[in-house]
Amino acid sequence: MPSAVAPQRSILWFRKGLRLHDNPALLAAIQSATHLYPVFVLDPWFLKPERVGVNRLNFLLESLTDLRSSLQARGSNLLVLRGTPQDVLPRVWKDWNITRLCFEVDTEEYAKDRDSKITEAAKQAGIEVVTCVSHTLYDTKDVVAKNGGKPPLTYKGFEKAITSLGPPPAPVADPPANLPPIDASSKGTDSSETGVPSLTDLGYPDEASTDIKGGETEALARLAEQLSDKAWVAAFEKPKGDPTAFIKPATTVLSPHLKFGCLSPRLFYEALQRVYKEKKQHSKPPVSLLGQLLWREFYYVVAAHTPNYHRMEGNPICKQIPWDDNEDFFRAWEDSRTGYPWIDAIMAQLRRTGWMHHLARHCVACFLTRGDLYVSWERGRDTFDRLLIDGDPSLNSGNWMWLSASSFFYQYFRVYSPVTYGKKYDPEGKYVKHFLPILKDYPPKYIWEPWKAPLSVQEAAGCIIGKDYPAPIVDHAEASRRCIQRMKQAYDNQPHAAQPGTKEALKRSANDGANGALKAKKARRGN
DNA sequence: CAGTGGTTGCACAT
DNA sequence: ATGTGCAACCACTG
Repeated sequence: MPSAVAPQRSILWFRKGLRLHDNPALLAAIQSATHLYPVFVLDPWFLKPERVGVNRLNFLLESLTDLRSSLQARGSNLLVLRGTPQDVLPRVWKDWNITRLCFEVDTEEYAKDRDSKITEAAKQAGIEVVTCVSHTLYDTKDVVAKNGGKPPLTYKGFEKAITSLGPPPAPVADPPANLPPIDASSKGTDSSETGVPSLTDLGYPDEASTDIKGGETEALARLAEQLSDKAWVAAFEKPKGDPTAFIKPATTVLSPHLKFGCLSPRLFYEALQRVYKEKKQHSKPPVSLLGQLLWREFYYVVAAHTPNYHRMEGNPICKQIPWDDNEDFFRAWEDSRTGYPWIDAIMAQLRRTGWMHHLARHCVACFLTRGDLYVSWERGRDTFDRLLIDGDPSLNSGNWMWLSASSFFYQYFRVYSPVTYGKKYDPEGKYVKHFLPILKDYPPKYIWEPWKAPLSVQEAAGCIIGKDYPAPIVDHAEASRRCIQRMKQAYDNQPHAAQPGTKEALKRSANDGANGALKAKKARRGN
């Protein structure tokens, strides 16, 4: 093992995992290292307005700034480089006489391809490559192996697999107070050339519209603050949260930090276990806070091991549904012009703050797809992927498949109401008025369905429906009824069921039989 | 093959 | 607050 003892010059390549705590790749990089080059590559593939909105980009830049300060405090630095990693990294590892490249495993589609190319090139150049799993609790491959070689498609199956794996690894030790230096003679490493750019440097507006702040320091403070209310942690049940709470959200809002790895999932896991140990009575997965972390893990496992996971076509776990290609409906949904204040306010919150409560996401996702507009989940997914600060492809596509009843969840007749769902949490309409100020003077009686207000009320509120704020683009009762019918048809027409005598067809008829028997039983009970 | 359960539906009953 | 009808899905189990 000569590499373990020979003096090393390491690149630590940050992508996600923008933290020093629980960073096994960092510990690997400093092993017998004389020099350490912490690098982040700003990839033009990612830096496009259609791919990342100003709020998430701002969060990333804040995270990089924080990481840079932390590294500087340890005698190191963060070298922020610009360009495609496949171009940039081979250039610098040559310039800097690098012997070892360390990074965190990233299971996402784009990352897998990028990393395999980089790994190949590094090996060709005689550079040792070390990768570590620390973005997820487990190595996703291990979960799949425990589930018989396939990713689990139910939470129960997932739970069984991780139970047999045992608890995830504990966080690794913090790095030492002094890190190996960057060789001052190395080309292009001067602090003036390697700083974190501003939003305007990258062609974005000069500031974000959100209050959500990025960075490991912020993440650890938020974790401590959220978990300090132990009674709240112990009682947490996701479906009981209030999606209209916006001054103090009903959840932890740690998701952006988990997305970028400012917070280690293993540290979060460990911190939760400490609270649960103290509070004997506490909620359990899947609804507890721990459950939320496990759902994240679930989607990472499925995403990493399902071909064409981010598309309907060619995706073996996704129902094939002939969605409407209705650009007007899609635009109205995206731009808060559906005429349903609940839907439009949620989308306004998304654009302004880059975050909404999970259940609010459900409502707009259901509305766009199987509930009302019958537009493809891939369209809505793209909008979320761009605008959410916590936009994380594995979770995002998975949740869109869930809500559109394309995978994981199939009770398509359970449709969220774009009127009553928000109203039951917020009868006064404070949420709507905050995010749709045009409606701020509507009386509570009409705030959730302003088109029902008499003209005199509309005039008094200074907002005429159909002129200042749209009338509903669909009648929900009618649209949802039709969507349910179309979903039934789409399910019946799944390509797998086409050939009689196939395994799938046999399974179908078995299910029909079960259904028939249930109907008969109901009929008997009725008589 | 029959039955059970599925993180989070709605409207209306009691 | 809990229960029901709605029209009836799927994955998984034994």
